[in-house]
Amino acid sequence: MDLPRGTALFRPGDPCSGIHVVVSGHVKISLGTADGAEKVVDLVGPGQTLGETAVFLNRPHKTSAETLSESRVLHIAKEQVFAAVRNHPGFAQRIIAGLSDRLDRFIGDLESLTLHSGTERVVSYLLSRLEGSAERPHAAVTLPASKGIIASRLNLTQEHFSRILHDLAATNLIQVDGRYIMIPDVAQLRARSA
Amino acid sequence: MDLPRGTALFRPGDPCSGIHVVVSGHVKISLGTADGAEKVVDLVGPGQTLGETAVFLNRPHKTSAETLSESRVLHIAKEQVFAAVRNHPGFAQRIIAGLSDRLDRFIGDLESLTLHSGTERVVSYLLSRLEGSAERPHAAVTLPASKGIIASRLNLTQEHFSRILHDLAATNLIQVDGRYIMIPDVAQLRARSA
DNA sequence: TCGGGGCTTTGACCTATGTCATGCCCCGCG
DNA sequence: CGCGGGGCATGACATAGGTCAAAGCCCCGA
Repeated sequence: MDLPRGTALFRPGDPCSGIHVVVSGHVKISLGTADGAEKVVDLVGPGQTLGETAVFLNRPHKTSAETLSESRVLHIAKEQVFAAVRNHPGFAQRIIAGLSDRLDRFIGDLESLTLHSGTERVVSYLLSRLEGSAERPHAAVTLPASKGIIASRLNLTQEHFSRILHDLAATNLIQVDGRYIMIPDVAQLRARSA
Repeated sequence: MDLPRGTALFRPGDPCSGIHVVVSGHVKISLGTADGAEKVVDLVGPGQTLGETAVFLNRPHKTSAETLSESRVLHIAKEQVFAAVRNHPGFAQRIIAGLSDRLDRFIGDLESLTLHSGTERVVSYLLSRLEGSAERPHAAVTLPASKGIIASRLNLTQEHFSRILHDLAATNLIQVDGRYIMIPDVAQLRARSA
């Protein structure tokens, strides 16, 4: 499927029809509360899947998923998924590995959320998505979504995120230009994530 | 294996030898930081498993696991796990369902952590482990570990947890006696978790 | 019977982070 | 061109929850 920006793949409570695989673009997975607050749980990009847990637990979704940009997404019906798991051990292993990885990353989130400060979270987020050559001293990052959404992903308010970026820029650890962030000295920035 | 209280099943960095299944007792899974702080990620009880992700991702553990009371634990070597996944689709499905469930519960944690207050977290924790008859108006809970550990599991300091309990008791929503907590009116308590 | 260590409680105080409100800037649209 | 709205920044202020310190309490072992 080719979907325009802002398309909902599913909403909380929807019965799950199958799993999705993102081919291009980005999809935002979020939790909402009755009173309008929203927390971005994950941003999934090319090559990643979403919606597995609802399939395997045979439960309706508890999160919502929405494209953040024009995206190409594959949809695999649940029956087919089950059949594949049954008949192809390799497929089952891939699924298991995918889930394990997800779980591990969530534990990482939980860790940074509870054990690290806002600044540390931002720094390690930036480091985790470094683009380009591995060991050049300087590097750059392009945020995959608006700052408000990234902030929520990092469990920060937009305002706080903005201030953190400002502070990091003030000490010349980064240079911010819209969604594009330059890191003059990766090692020095890394030191900030203690 | 029958293990005394306080036995470490693994520590961060340990290569993983296989998965564990708790038969009786409780195991604490936690993350630690260099500076001594610790966060309890999960408490696993009878019937639950631990250590799967490290097995399937073929990575060393990033958490530590320690028995909280005398426990009986099964250990299954990784080779056997892999073989079972390959040869028994049913086993693979069980594993997948287990991981999915885990993942879902983590998302729930993340949600309560970011979207709910400390008091709300405590209340829903209590409600989630109600013992005894389903729809009797009053009920009781016995904490599976010391208050300090439960506090960490709920992302609170021990002090804050203590105060919350105190406040709830002050409004007669609960009665605390050591690790035993009486809930005179479940519905009324539930109202507090909004 | 006593003493010590681990829990737990309590109090006083502090700070990271959220909230509210306001204004700017930029870009697409009429 | 000017307008309007989304996204972003900034300031002033509020507060949940953390930190530190000092006791109690309770159980166990000598």
